[in-house]
Amino acid sequence: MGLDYEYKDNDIILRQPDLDLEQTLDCGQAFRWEKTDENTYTGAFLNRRLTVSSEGDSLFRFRNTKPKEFEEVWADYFDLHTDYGEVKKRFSQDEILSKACAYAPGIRILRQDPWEALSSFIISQNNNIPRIKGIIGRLCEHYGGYPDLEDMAQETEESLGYLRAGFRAKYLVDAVQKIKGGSISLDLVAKMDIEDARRTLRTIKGVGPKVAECALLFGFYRTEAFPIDVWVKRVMAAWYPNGLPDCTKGMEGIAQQYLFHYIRTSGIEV
DNA sequence: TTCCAGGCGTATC
DNA sequence: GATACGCATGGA
Repeated sequence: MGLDYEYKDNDIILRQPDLDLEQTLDCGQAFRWEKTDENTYTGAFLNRRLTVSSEGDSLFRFRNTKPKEFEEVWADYFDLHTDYGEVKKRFSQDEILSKACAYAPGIRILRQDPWEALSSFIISQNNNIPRIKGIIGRLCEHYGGYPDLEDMAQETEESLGYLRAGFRAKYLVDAVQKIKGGSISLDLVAKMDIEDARRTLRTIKGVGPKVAECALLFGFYRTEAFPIDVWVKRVMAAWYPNGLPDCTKGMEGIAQQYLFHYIRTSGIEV
């Protein structure tokens, strides 16, 4: 799908109707985007920082980036080659999903880094989003950016104490040990069929069904992965006792994000 | 004070 | 395979 953008004053000006910065960057899929100004968010993918602003009428300003970097990094990260208009049209065959899509039509799945997504969702377990952001914020402040596996290789449960991550610290250490030690390759996980990928990730201590699904969806862009947390559990019990509708086939994870955001923030009762 | 949060490991049946 | 319970931390 072609992108509609121009390069102007060192910024990329993008026209994209199916994007809302708050809905996408602050809906619990990524934890280190910060609202730094009116309609403006600052964050990063790997070691590249970005400030992006919404300028109304489906226009966005990606600040201080060039067409090459925009095309090679940010277009992919924001999943701009996927037509979310078509996705929402399909989902809208279902009544509940139709409402969820209408409630937050600017949600997109971010194509995050595998290690960052895996470790972030290890931290997320039995935790709340503000506190998850706090822990990840302290981690990134310590390293001047999100630590890669080389950085993490020197850490122990004790050395990570400043994170105040509680029982999750030892899970991070186990993940690093298994990946650095060679018993798990994230590159191979990316190529595995979904069941093998699930099994492999779940050999890490602290990675169960939910964390594995989140890592696969947000870190490996496996849109068929379907994380079930306490919120989505309520969605399924109340509205989909017989499972998801057929219109979500292959995109269950994307549907999940609309539903998660809808039930968590809209104030509706179930 | 008690409950809860983008769950999971362990014990027990 | 299902179910019960503990777990670090901090905000509501």
